[in-house]
Amino acid sequence: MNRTIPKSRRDRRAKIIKRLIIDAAANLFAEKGFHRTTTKDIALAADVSEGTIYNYFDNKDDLLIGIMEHLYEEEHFDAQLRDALPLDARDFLISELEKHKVNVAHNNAMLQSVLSEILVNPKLRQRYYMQLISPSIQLLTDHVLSRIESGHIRNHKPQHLVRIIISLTFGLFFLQVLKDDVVLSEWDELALTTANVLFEGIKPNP
Amino acid sequence: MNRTIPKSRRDRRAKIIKRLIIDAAANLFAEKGFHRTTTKDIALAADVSEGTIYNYFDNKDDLLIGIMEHLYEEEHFDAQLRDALPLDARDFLISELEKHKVNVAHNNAMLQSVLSEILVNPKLRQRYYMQLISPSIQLLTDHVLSRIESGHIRNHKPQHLVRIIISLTFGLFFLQVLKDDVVLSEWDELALTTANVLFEGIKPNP
Amino acid sequence: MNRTIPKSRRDRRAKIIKRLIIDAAANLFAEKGFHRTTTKDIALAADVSEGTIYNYFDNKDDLLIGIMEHLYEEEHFDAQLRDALPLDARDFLISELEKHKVNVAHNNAMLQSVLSEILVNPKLRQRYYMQLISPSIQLLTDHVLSRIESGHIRNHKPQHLVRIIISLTFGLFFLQVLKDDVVLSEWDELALTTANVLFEGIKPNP
Amino acid sequence: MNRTIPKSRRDRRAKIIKRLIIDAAANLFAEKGFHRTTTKDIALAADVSEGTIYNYFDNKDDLLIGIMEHLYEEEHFDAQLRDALPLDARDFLISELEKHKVNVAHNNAMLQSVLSEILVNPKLRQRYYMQLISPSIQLLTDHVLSRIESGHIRNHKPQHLVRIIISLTFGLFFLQVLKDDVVLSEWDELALTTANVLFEGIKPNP
DNA sequence: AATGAATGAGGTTTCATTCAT
DNA sequence: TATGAATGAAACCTCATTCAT
Repeated sequence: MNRTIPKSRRDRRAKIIKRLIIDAAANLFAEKGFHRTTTKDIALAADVSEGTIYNYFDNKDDLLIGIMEHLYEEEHFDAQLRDALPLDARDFLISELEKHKVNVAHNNAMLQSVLSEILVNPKLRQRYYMQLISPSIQLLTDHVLSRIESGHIRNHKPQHLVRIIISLTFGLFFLQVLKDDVVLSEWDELALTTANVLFEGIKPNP
Repeated sequence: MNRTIPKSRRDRRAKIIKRLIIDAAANLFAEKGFHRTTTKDIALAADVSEGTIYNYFDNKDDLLIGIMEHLYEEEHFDAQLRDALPLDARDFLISELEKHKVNVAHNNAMLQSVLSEILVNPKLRQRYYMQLISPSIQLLTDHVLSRIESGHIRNHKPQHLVRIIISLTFGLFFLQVLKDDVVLSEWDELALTTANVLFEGIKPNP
Repeated sequence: MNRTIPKSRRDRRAKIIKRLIIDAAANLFAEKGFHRTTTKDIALAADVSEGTIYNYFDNKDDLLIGIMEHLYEEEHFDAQLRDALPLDARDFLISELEKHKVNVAHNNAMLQSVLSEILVNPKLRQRYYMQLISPSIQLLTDHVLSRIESGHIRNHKPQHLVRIIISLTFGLFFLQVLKDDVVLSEWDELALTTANVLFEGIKPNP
Repeated sequence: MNRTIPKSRRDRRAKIIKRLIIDAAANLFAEKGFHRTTTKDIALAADVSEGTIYNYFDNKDDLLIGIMEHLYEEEHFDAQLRDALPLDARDFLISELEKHKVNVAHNNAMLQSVLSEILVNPKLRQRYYMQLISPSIQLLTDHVLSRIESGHIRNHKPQHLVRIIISLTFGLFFLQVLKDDVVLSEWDELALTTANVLFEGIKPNP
């Protein structure tokens, strides 16, 4: 038998197809939701047959997991945060929000489709929290802690500060999905304001 | 004959049943999602027949609209904000977050089920934005503006401040749905931190 | 108790309502068919409640029977034929077709709705044949027979002649329902041709 | 490998199944009517799953269209009429009625089911008229015209003669559906009488 | 490995009929 | 007698999944 194709080539091909399917699925899920998207839709968009999908994923739910894992692989929070340490706190916040923007722009569809299901699918929710949120919180907490220790930021409870930052992130994403005009068109300025507010507060100048 | 009731016995009964169905639906939607909830489930939970549901709602989608409308009716943002004006800015923030907490606790299921669909249903999304978000933004903006003018809070762009507040609100709700430990168990303290951060910033004390 | 309303007044009222319902039903049945017409549709068109329909008819099928019976009551074939005897054969045919036209114009909807169901409802079909077709055939046969005996028409088998006439009648009705242009717009002339053809044949003049 | 079949094994199989479903549907529709026949009934009779029906037809209505199209494909009116030209007028009529008989016997169920719906379904009605009746009328008119010109039949308006013939055809079919004894048991003789009447009229012999 | 026709469970929705008022 | 809300069986149709090719 001809075993000319080395295992790795086949693997690479498989990875490509898997990615094709995931992209197609994520876009459709974001557009019309997980449940309104049929496997036939996905097959069509990914230009494979329905059967092929099942060669790469156990079932439709597994596609969501696949998307989530893809999101996970794209995250390099630790590296990002390490790189950010030299920045001062305000610039850090700005760069955080900028990164968030880029990240979201890149994975918009995936995020949107996953979040929607997470809200109403306890199993997926837990997996998402464990796999993506919890590690992020951990890293961010450490980062914030070290900034507090180094006197860059005030002595608030780090775990609270982290929740505030993450909440802002999710909330802004949500407003963006809702196509809020200000969030869409004045993003950069809004990011600046946000950083300023977080850094200096809204208290009137003395 | 007891003709004390003007004409509305039937009307009142209808309203009760409608509410029964909406409550049942919202709980189930939040629990397992709109699409995993069958009309039979709803009928069972509301203790009516499936047919009866369709005497009160055009179709299953209409139930979501119904839930949204209920959320809308529950909102009395204008009154809330008017009452809040005497408070100073920090107390205002705290009371905002508290109200949010109460409001959410009350309508948790409804909010959760609606938000999930909104993320992937453009039609519902627009309706939600127009009916619930946009008016809230408007009122909050006015409120913030008057506080700026009266010198209670610093001169940031009001429309940006409002987005920040709303984002925080959504984000915290999201973390709560994700059952984040800190958000769940330290809510009051977290609210306080949030208010402090927003008010005074995270900048180290001078 | 006040028994002021004499039995007959009540009866008359009942008859009127029954007729109202039958008319509404027949029109709707003809328009969109028996099965696509809901009892609610009928109630609306007849300006009564759905419940009231069931005070006058056992069930929906019974409405069709009611329509058929109405058609039956409208028929006065015996009298018509008796009156027609003095006419010569050709004029008789013309007057037959004319009467058919009038009759149809009057009961168009009822006929249409009943015929449709008859084609696919064996029970109704038999009833229709027994109650309406069979008697007509009988009377027509007698009539034709007496015309043959009196030498007005040629000695064809009367039962065959009758089938031919009745077939023509049904067929023309069918073409009219199909909105055939010629049948609709040149009816009178067509009737004349038909009578001529039946009377003198299409054989070329000697 | 047997690659004798060009590419159409699948296609042929599809055609067979489609036909299976159409036959099953037509029989059931004729037996109990379109609306009293469930897709489950059809699936059972055609020995396929309900889902399979929807792989071949868009919806239940589409089945009727399918039946109509089948009727249309079976019609070869033009050829029939061309072949009939050499016959003299009376024999032509007889052969027409004979062909009608055969045709009907063959497609009885389909015709019956389609006609029933046509009476109460404007959309289908128009389609039927355009696709089946109108072309037949056209061909028949031409045929009759040429017979008139060649002196085979008398100078009646061809479009009227055609309506008469078609009406007779429909009417006789209708009586047959009604199981009229004479039409069923004396068909051949009835056909002969009809031809004679049409040809020579019922006018008494001179 | 890829395909896509076949499947059938199960979902939403309709609607004839009932019955308390 | 008239009403119309409540019912629930059953219809049509969808779609995730399988499997022979």
